[in-house]
Amino acid sequence: MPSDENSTRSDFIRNIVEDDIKTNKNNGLVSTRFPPEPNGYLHIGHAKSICLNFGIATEKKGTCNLRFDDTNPVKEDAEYVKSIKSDIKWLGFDWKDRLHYTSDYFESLYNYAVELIKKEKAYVCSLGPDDIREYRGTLTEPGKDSPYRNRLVGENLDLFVRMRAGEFEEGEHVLRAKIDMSSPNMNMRDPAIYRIRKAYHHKTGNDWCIYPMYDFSHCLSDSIEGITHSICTLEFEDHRPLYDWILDELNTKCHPRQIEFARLNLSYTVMSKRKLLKLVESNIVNGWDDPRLPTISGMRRRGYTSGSIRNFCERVGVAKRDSMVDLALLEYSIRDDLNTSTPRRLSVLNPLKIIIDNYPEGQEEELEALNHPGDPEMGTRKIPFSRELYIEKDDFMEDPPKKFFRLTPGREVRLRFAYYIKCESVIKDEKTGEVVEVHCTYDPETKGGSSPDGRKVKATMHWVSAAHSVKAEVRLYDRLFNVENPGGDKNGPDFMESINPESLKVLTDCHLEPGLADSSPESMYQFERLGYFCVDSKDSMPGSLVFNRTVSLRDSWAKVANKRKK
RNA sequence: UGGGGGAUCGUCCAAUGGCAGGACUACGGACUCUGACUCCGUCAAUCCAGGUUCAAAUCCUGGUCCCUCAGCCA
Repeated sequence: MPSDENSTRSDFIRNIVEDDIKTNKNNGLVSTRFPPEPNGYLHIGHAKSICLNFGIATEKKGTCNLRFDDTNPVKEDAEYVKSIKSDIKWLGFDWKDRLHYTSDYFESLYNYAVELIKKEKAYVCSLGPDDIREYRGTLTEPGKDSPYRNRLVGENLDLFVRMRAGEFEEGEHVLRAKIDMSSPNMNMRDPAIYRIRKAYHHKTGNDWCIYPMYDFSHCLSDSIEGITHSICTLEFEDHRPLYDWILDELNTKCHPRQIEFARLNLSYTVMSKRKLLKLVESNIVNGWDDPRLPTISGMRRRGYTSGSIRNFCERVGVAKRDSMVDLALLEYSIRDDLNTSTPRRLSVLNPLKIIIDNYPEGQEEELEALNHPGDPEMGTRKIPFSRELYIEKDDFMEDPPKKFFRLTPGREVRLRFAYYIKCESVIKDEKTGEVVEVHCTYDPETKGGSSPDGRKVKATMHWVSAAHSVKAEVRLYDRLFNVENPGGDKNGPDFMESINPESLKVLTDCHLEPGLADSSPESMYQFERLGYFCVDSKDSMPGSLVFNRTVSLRDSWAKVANKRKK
């Protein structure tokens, strides 16, 4: 269970729920539900809804059901049920024995439909899809009554029974609620509530060939389950009158209250199923769990912890206005979590060789390093030191700008947990002029990283011993899009045109401290001065390690350096 | 040109007629064996115009802008 649940959060939905408890509505009980359709993978936007529904339930001593809204067999699949359940569990929520499927209620829903027909509030319409659209009218013009609108109850019943029996083809008939074809709310213009679909259903197989529509099944499923607060996103606001109409017309045991909130939008990514699917199918990314995707499985593979996602959803808040949350908030959430929980390691991503000229050839020693400078309980480890080392390319500059205080000719710096070293000379590639080797001297008196004479150095750098380090592949991820709201401008470029070509950089010549050789999949570390990294759950093998960069450390030097470039 | 919603620091969320507050970002500084973390500080907002009131982000009137609805999808 999430440990961050005790704070007294408040938002307009929690306020409503709290008021209902105070006035003893629903006998003071609270029951919510998370109702995914099993037709795709969960993403961070779903996580917001999950945190809201499960969060409110636990805070208010109520319950939250998991209900698969599986009323459209042509789009749904058991595979999605499996992944959705596993993602919710991983996020840290437990529906206990409250796992439901709308398809569990198909028989009851059918009976409700019959009840509606008997009350002359529903009829079988035999107009084709095009005609129905034609008769519906437009946003500004009222619709026209269907010629089948006044069929007798007996005829409707007969037709509906035969629809269920499979006597008709798809599209021949549809059951419609009889409401008001001139309603300014399009949803109230005699909406279809049952259609014929001769398709295999992942749960009910071929038992049914008619399936209820969302508007009909959702409110009734909520009612059957005794849901008190039915929380959904803004686009269903227009459907609320229909939600209420159906429950009012029918004899149901309770009437849940639908409350709508604004879905989550995150900058520099996309959230719609359509767009996500296109990225996957066009191989822009490698599957639904690609670490660049905002899917739960992708974020997990990237190294996001469930706690960080929960905290993020909390920080984002809940309201009704459309918003675009800054990716920086997500990054803050994961850094905040990982900072306290991950052990530190030294790894060099872009190696530059260093020779310590006055360190005896063939000699090596073990140095003690803190696993977490802020948390002594995490202990220490030994790391090998020798004459030849690797440091980060970025940590050396032959001709440095003013504020650069890492290694540079003639300057002394500290190697983390090791010695002070001083750059004496460089060796360059004759053709390119690139520095390929840096020669230094070390001060044996500074073992461990401090000097007896108290002299200071400006920089501390990470390093690995060349001979002892293990090689690894490291995947650096960046935002998938180079615009804030890809495809967000109707007159602007398609979202596929805004893809960041540098969203993935694969580094194959990385050198890690030797202890990392047997790290297990999904284990996480901070590579000091670089960022947080996790062992890839799919591609990493002992002997050929693959690390994913979850997020970099904040880097104020990079900011200065970037400004200089501009 | 119909209906339903929404407009508060750059971003997200508060303030339920009574001092516009918090978080993220940005920027400064302190600290530092991670240019990280931490700490301190700075910049920064009530869509517009009227009205009611001792007092308005909040109530009223009139505008403006944004989102959303014409699936036998959810």
